[in-house]
Formats: sequence, C-alpha cells, structure tokens
Amino acid sequence: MTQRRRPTMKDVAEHARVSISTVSYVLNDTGPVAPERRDRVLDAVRVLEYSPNESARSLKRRSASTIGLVVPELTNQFFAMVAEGVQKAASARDVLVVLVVPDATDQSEEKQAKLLRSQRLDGVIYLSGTGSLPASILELSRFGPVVLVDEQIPGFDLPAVVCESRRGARELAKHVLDQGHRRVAVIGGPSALWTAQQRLAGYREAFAGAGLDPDELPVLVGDYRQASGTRLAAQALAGPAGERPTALLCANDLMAIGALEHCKTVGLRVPEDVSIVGFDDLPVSALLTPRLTTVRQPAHDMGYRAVTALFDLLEDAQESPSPARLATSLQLRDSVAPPPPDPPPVDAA
Amino acid sequence: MTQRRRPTMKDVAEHARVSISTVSYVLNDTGPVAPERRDRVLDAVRVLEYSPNESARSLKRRSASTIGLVVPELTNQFFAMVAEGVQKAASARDVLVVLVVPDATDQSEEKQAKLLRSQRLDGVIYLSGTGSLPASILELSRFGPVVLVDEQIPGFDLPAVVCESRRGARELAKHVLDQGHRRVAVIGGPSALWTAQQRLAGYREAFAGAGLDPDELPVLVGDYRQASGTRLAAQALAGPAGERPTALLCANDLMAIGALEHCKTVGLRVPEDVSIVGFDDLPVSALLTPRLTTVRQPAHDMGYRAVTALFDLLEDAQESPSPARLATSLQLRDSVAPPPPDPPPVDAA
DNA sequence: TTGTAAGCGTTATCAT
DNA sequence: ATGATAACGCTTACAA
Repeated sequence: MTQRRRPTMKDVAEHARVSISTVSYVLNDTGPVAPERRDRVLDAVRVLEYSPNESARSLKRRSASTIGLVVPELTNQFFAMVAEGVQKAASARDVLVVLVVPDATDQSEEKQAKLLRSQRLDGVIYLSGTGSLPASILELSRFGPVVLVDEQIPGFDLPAVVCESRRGARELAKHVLDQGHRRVAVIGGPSALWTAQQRLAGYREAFAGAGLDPDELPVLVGDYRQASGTRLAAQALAGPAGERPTALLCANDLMAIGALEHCKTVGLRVPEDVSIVGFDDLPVSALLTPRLTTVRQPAHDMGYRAVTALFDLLEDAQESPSPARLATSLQLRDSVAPPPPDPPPVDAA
Repeated sequence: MTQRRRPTMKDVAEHARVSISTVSYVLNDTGPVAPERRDRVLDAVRVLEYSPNESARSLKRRSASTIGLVVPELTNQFFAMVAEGVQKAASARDVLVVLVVPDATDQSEEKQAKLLRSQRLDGVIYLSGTGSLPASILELSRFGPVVLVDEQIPGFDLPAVVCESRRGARELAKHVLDQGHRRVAVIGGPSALWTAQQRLAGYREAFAGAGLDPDELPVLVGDYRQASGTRLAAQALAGPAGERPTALLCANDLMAIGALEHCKTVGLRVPEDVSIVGFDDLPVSALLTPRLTTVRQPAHDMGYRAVTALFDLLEDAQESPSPARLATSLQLRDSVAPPPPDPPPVDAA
C-alpha cells in the first residue's frame, strides 16, 4: 500500500535517453523510430511501470474512450444481461463503460445531467424504463450519439436496437389460442412504453389471425413489476370458473411471476386451471414451478449491438446505424395447457 | 443530432467579460468574486450551456472522480445488488463508476490491467469470484485503494467489507439440526473462497454445538453454480431412504436451486423427503417452490459501505477503514421440515 | 529519424 | 477583488 508517484512520459523519455515525442511515437505507433531506440523506450516503460495518463490523452484527443450506460435497475435480470453485453462490446474496443442507475429519490436527474454533459462520455446507451427521455439525455444527444435499447421514444428519432417484440408476442398468443383458449386476458405493461405497445399489438394480431375480435381482448394495465402482476391477476381471475379467463398473457416475466404467485395463494393450479405466459425469458423463469412459457429476447446481443451502432455513429457521423432488429424466440414450457372444460352451469333456482 | 462544439471556460469568460480565472473562481466557489460579476458568469454558463471538461479537470487535479467496479458477472443477482449499492454510494459523492466484467475468453486480463492502470480510476471495488487476486489488481493496489466485498484474500491484507457469513451459516445449520435432522450433507463452495470457508466453518460450529462431531459432516465441493448443485445433490442423495441425508446445506442459493432441480427430476419431495437450505437470499429464492430457506446477505449495503471505505482510504491515507462487518439474517421458509422417519429396515434375507 | 514546442481546458499561484 | 500565467501529461505539426 505504499503510494508511489506515477511516472510520466517525461520520466520514460529520460530513462530511455530519447525525447518525449519519441516515446509518444513508440507508444502510439505513429511516426518512425529506430528499432534500437524503440527497444530502449519499451524497456523504460517496463522498468518504470509506466502507463499513460488517460486524462491527458482524452484532453488532447477530445474523446474519452468511454461510453455511458444508463439502466433503470440492475437487479432486473433483463437489464443486467443488456449491461453485460454492453460491457463486453465496449471492452472489445478498449472503451470504458460508466454505469449510471438513476435514482428517483435523490436529485439524481440533475446529477446525471451534469455527469453526462461533462464530455467524459463519447456516447450513451440509454434504457429508460419509463418510455420518456429526460432533458439531460436529450441535451446530450446534441453533442454525441445516444442509442436506445429495446425501446423507441415517440417524437424523437433516436437510433435504437430493438427486437421483434411484436412478432414474438403474436407467436406466443397464437400458441395459447392454438391450445384452445378463448377466454384470454392481457396483463399489459405501461401504455407509454414501446415494448408494451408492441406486445399488445402482437397479441391482438394473433387474435385477429384466429378470427377473433381483438377489441374483445380485455387488457389490464400493469407497470412491469411483480406486484402489479399479482394484483391484476387477482382482478382478472376474480370471476367463477366458467367465466374467468383460462389464460393470462403477461407482458413481461416479472408480472407473470406475480400472477403465478397469486394463483398459488388462492389455490388455482397452473396450467390446469389457468395458463400463464410471460415475456423476456429471464433466467429465473425456467426455475419456477411450473416453468414459465415465454419469449426470449436477445438481451445480451442487444446490448452488444447497441455499442456497435454507437461506434458506427461515432466513426462516420453520416453513415446510418447498423441493422438493429434482432430475433426473438418462443420458449415453450409447462405453464401452458389446454383450457379446462367449463363446469356445468349451476342453476341458482 | 447537429453536432456542436462545446464551449470552454474561455468562451464563458469572454461572454461574461471577465477573466478565465474569475470563471473558475465562480464555478468552484474558490476565491472571492463581486456578486454582480458572479451573476454575469452564471448567466454566460446558462446561455452557452457550458459544462466543464472533466478530462482537463482530472488532469489538473490528479484525480478522476471515478472508481472502478470489478464483478465476475452481473446476471448473478448477488453481484447486481452489490453493484447497485456501489453505484448509489458513488453517485451520492458525485463519483463515476466504471464497470468491469472480466471475461475469461478474451485477453481481458491484459486489457483490464491496462485499464485499471491508466489512472482514470481513483480506486477500485473488487469482487473476484475466484478468491484470487490478479496481478493487475495487485499492482493497482500500490497506487490506489482496492476494497474487497464479501471476501478476503489470504496473503493480502486488503480492506474488505464482509458480512457475518459464519454466524449466518451457523444459525442456519442450527435451525436444521433443531428440526431433528442428523444425517446432513454439505454442498460447499470452492474451497479457495473465503465465503465458502466461513460458511463451512459455521455449519461445523452448529454441529459441534449440537454435540455432534463436525468431522462426520460430509462435504461435497461445488463451484457455486447451479449445475454443480444439481450434480452434487444427485451424488449426495444417491443412497436409499434410510441412509441418505435428510437435509442438504448448500453454500449458496444457486447450488440450492440446482439441488432443488435434481430433487424435482428424481421425484424427491422437498421438504418432506429432504430439506434444502441455501445462502444469499437471492430475490428468486422466495419465488421457488418450495420457497428456499436461506440467509440474507446485505448485498446492497456491502456495496455501499465498500465505497464509503474506499473514500475513507482516499481522504486520509493513514486512517483505518470504516467498520466493515455487516449483519446477516436468517430467512426461514418452507424448504425445511423435520426429517422423515426412517423406513423400517428391509431384510435382504 | 529525432527533437522542439504549441496547444488541449482546467486550476491555482502570484502579482496587481 | 481580479487577471496573467505557469503548470497538469499528452499529441502532433514543424523544424532540424
């Protein structure tokens, strides 16, 4: 723990008995250097354990080799997966990732703004969690690229890496309908969110495709959190067996898990009494009982591709971003079964 | 997306008709400035949308207001929670967090080393996942503080924020023994890991406390991953009902989940046939069936406190770090029950 | 092929 | 109370 002063290029130059610029030439492989002197420099670097001061470099180069990653929370595995993808892609390019997790409680919007503005970041990968664009991000987008992941924000034409949510949702709903379900309810996401809209649209397409009227599909609006899944499942499944839905389309896994929880509490069997599907394919979904039928989103890939797109934008500011619509895949698991036969009607008379 | 040149202090100074130093005085609140001119400066800042170039600041101040966070993976919710805590604490101090997720596949050890060395980081929060200290981190610790979270690395006296793993493990094991279990097996973590050692020690203490011989406690060594839990549970539970363990102490939740999976596969009921406990209290553990009995670790707090400790170290390099042993808490849930009575012996004769 | 020197945008010392 | 000015450590013309 003995704190040492870090050597500078000047130290290296002196040790190697060359000029500072020669050192720079060697380190950046710019400009010709005699092999013998190059070795002297490399030696000095090793001996002194020199490594360049990146602050000085950034200052000179006007680029920080750093990108920002803004995610609403890390404990949501979907975001964690995206974050890993981002970090991998960045690391492959020798770029640092600064992690920002905006906190509703403190004055972090202000802080975040300052941080993003301070030109320590060449660009930002942004996941809102809310569907809206804070002023700070908008401002930033005037100075450098901002790439969205798995969302699109109405009114702002920002580059985005998304996946085929709609198609995935349609296939998932089709699967449910194919099993014979007809009384189906949706537990949707916040209507401001692009993903929520896409998934709902997909469900409705499947309905229409099965010759049903999409407008008869009841939709309860949740907030993508587990608790709202529990609450809305309770609401949706309140009626008697012959009337209540036999299948619940939940717009994400977290809400589906909440719905599962409700069913467990009130003694409804899944999938015998009611089928439940999610969306996201969080790692946990395969561990539950029953295992959740869901749609896998290429979260890691989306993160990775977002970084690719960001650098495309950075490198040639005119070029259009790389293709950015990734495939989803249906994960058929045991939370779906054919609907139970309706119980014989009980005459109240 | 119109790219603008960012204003510098010089621009602000000109706009406000003051000198550059006056601007600096105002912005940093260092040195006296006449109220009227101060306003002019603040105005100019607003009009020009000026924000300081942090690279220049870092260069001058010799500190980057940035810390590094090294975690083995983000999809493990324990690490994700720590990361959130770190980010919160850093944000409260206006410090950036650079995320590093070392990747075994590429030459990332080298990259990571370079990155950490480049004095863009004032210090590092390090979670190894392996129990060992890579050369790059060790080197870094000679230039700036490195704080460990939930581990300690033999041979290196690095500051660490840990929790009472041992106590938690003891209480958990005691609970199992209190239920009447006597044939118990441990599915432990990698023996190089401090946490694995602590937890094992805790189990053994509970054994001794119950008047049993700790040396008779069978220990299978896993790697903290789910698959090893499955594999080792299969191994541990191979014998006939009267001989096999009635309880499995798994050194983390992931392995416990794996064990649960094995039981489901072979038709062993939990907890009727075998009780299973974990360690960590991952969010998912409460969702499983049965809900996993486990020990909660204050992951978020550990992350937060690690940052506190880091800055204590940074601010007065002589002072000892802040207290750093956090409490754990037992989470009693339904994966534990009294052991089944032994079946009557079947005579082979 | 090598070195000199002028910045990059700040901060902080020192005159004024 | 204010303003020149010299660093901070690096890159990069330009000169030699």
